[in-house]
Amino acid sequence: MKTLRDVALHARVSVATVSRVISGDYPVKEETRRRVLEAINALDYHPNGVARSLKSAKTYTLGVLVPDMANPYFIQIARALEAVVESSGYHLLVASSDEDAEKEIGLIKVFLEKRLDGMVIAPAAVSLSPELASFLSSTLSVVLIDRVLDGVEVGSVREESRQASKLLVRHLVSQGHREIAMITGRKLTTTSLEREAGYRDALQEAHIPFCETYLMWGDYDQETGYLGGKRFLSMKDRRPSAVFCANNLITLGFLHAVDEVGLRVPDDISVVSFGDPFEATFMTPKMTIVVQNPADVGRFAGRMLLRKLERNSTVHDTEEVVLPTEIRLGSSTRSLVVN
Amino acid sequence: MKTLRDVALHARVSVATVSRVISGDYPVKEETRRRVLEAINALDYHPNGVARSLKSAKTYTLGVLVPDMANPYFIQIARALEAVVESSGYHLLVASSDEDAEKEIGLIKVFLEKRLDGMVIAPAAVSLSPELASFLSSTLSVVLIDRVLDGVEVGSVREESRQASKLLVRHLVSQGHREIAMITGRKLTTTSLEREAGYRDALQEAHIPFCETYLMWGDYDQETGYLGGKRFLSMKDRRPSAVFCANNLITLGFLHAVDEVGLRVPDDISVVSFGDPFEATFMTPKMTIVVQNPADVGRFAGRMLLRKLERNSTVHDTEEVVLPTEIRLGSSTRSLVVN
DNA sequence: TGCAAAATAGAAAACGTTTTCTAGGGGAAT
DNA sequence: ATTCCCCTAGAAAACGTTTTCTATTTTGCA
Repeated sequence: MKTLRDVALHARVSVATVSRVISGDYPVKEETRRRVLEAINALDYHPNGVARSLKSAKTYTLGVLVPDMANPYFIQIARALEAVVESSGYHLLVASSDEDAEKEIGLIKVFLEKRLDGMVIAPAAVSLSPELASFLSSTLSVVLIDRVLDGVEVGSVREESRQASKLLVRHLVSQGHREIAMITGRKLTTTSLEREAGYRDALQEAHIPFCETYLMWGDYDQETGYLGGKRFLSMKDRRPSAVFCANNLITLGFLHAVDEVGLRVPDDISVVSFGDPFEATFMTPKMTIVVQNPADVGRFAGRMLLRKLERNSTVHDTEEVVLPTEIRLGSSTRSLVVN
Repeated sequence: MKTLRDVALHARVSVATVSRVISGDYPVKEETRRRVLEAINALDYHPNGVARSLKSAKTYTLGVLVPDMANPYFIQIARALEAVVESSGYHLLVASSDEDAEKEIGLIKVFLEKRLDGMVIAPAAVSLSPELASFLSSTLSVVLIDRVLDGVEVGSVREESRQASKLLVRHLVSQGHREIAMITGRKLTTTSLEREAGYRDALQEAHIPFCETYLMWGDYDQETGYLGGKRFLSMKDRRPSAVFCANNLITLGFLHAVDEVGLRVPDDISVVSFGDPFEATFMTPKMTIVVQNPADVGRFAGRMLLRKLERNSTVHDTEEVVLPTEIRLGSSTRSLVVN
């Protein structure tokens, strides 16, 4: 691969001159410039970004760390993010921690070693090692999304979860449901806790006693939804009349279980969910859901990150954005109330 | 951010020694090693990967260039790819050309400048500029997926398309359909052409004359499917009885149109499709499709790339892998044959 | 005890840029 | 005609590593 030196030799000028022709922010005589450009073309020269980055201490690359690459929710966040930052010349390195705290730390270190200019993290862990945490908040431009991370004081963007969950469950209550189960993710993640809180809020409001057996913790994946479905649907005596699935993938798994058992939604069981498990909203059954907006999360996070990058000062900018969500009624629940 | 020099100073050794402690492939006295490691910890030192890459001419980063980040098909390819290469210490830079040939060239240049060790490209364009083409085949480890690129002689991995399309349409024919329309992508991409060829093959086999008005070219996206739906469904006199959608997103858009017009699948119109538009196969309507296997494409491409990277010789390895596909019958078509 | 060889560590060059500092040459102003 | 300044371009240092080469100490063996 050719270097500046090769070009310089070919154009019979110094490397400094070639560099200046390329960067363009230094006067070069027209004839010299022409010779240099010609040499660049003749040699098929492509600047070495690595050397550039070393010298300039900028890689123009941002990292995105998500807990699950299989979840369209995070993919959409990444896409929107990319769209926002690309106009400022940044590129995206996407990595997945697979909800594994160890792997997450490893990937953050990789990002650090690659000297990315900034990163967006949807944390898998609840906290980081103190050194890494202080490191992150001081050295690098970081924005957290979806969940927060103890001890990392940086900006964050997420979607309202608790109130939305409450509304969702309240809707079930208003339809006469009282045996309402919930399937959700890890006990420790911000979103899980918030959604559970909303679920409890609604139950309490309706004076329905909370029942341990109706709450299932697992992961934010299809497997969990499927297992939850198997468990709840096989409760002979007290099978719930409705289930609240705390995320899109869980819903998918749950519906799979419903299908397999030979039941139907909403005739045999009502389902409400967080986020649309189907991209295509016209498909059946049309779900009653909390409409999430990953694209907005990505956009906000992207803009926040760009702001931090511009004033590369280590301003302690701890803005916390919580985007509003709303619920959309579908046909996945059945009213038990006799009119 | 700390450097080797800082660590060396703190540990009262030379930078060379610190470097050797870190790399580990050179004998260092136990006591010295201890001092160095302690200094590394004390200073929160993280190696500068940029400098490393400059010196070693390896970035341990691979690029993936897809035409559409919104398409789960490519996302799944990227995921499988990542799983394969991560065990060898590589990371993935994912970029989307948005089916734009200009943008594609720009991104390839970015990959080149970032000195990625290799790249996987699902080409948007049919060919590249000759310089870039020769450059790619000679300098970098490249694997093409899904489509091929004129003049770029490297390995490629894709899925069988023509025969599968033929089988799909043949199935419709066997059910008595004769007015069979097709909605597909760009006229120029490998996959579009192959799928159209398969469509024609089946028609010819059944002695059904090919009809221009039943073939719609567009993009591989929902928009095209939707527009195609509007067009075909509004054909009063000769509305097709079946439609072949050449990709998952087109199908989604088409179904949207069907829904909007107030028709039903398969009662009013039969649909067959390439790739599952719904991740969840138990959803209704269950589509009759060509089952694609993006994960396999990613795995094969990943392994091929790793092989090229290992023997970093510029072996002209032009292996072309074409993975077999099969069709899965669902309930999205209606038989017109009276038993 | 002495000497060769092995073990360990430092100095310095190199990777390919960018940028500062220096210098030559030519035009304008006196 | 002389001086001064501006325009242009080259030399060299720097970014943070790795690695070669060299120097010193330690060890082993006669």
